[in-house]
Amino acid sequence: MDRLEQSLSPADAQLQALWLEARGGNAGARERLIERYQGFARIMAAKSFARRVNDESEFDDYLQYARIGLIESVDRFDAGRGIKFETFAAVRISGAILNGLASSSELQRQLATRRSILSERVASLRDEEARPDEDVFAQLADIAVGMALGFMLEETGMYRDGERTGMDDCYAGLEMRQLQEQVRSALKELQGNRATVIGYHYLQQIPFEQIATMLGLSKGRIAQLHREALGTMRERLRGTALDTRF
DNA sequence: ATTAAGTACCGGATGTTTCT
DNA sequence: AGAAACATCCGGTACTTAAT
Repeated sequence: MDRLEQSLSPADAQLQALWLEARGGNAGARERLIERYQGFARIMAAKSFARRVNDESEFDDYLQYARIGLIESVDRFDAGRGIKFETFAAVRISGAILNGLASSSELQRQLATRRSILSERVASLRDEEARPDEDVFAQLADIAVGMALGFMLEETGMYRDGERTGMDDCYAGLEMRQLQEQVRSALKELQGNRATVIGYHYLQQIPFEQIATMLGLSKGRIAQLHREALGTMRERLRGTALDTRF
């Protein structure tokens, strides 16, 4: 290790240290590595997508499979062998994509699920509303959080379709955009895994199960973190978002 | 004792198959 | 074709366990 470091650039040395930490069982380091190579996974997904032979799967599906391959790669890469991670991961990621596509007879279900994310949000929002013993402001804050997250969700969808323009004017007025800003800043104040869960789920539309894999936690735990995060954001929004709009 | 995380189960929504 | 029964997935929650 010491011998090697002298021939490495500072950035490389830092990366190598990160790998060492991850191998030592440091979950944070592992997560940072996964995060670091998200872009690489996306490129791999794009390559495969460009070579696709049919249109049964959307790019998002390729990306999801690529992410799975990336996680496997991070977990199994042996940094000591002197092979570049990208070289090692490329094989595994394209394998994961092929695997995923092959076993995606449940593809339709997944697509439907993704389509229904928004309605699920609305549904869970209704639950909150129905709770009788919560005070009115908390309920309103719930609605604010839910609506803004919903719009953020739609916005990312629009980015994907490349039709960014127009929609804001129709649906999201100035007030809504302000609200969205407030939600974003509330999002920034979340800490640790809570922020990660909200970011992955709402901004990147990654399902709980996959977030769980990425963070090395259980699905149930992700649900808990999700709920806690929404609660925190609701608290933050109390008295800020409400008086502007409600 | 407190907090983070895991397990097992529930209910809702959707998709699929079977029956009329 | 339409209804009904069944299956599956997903997020949520109550309870338990482990770590500090």
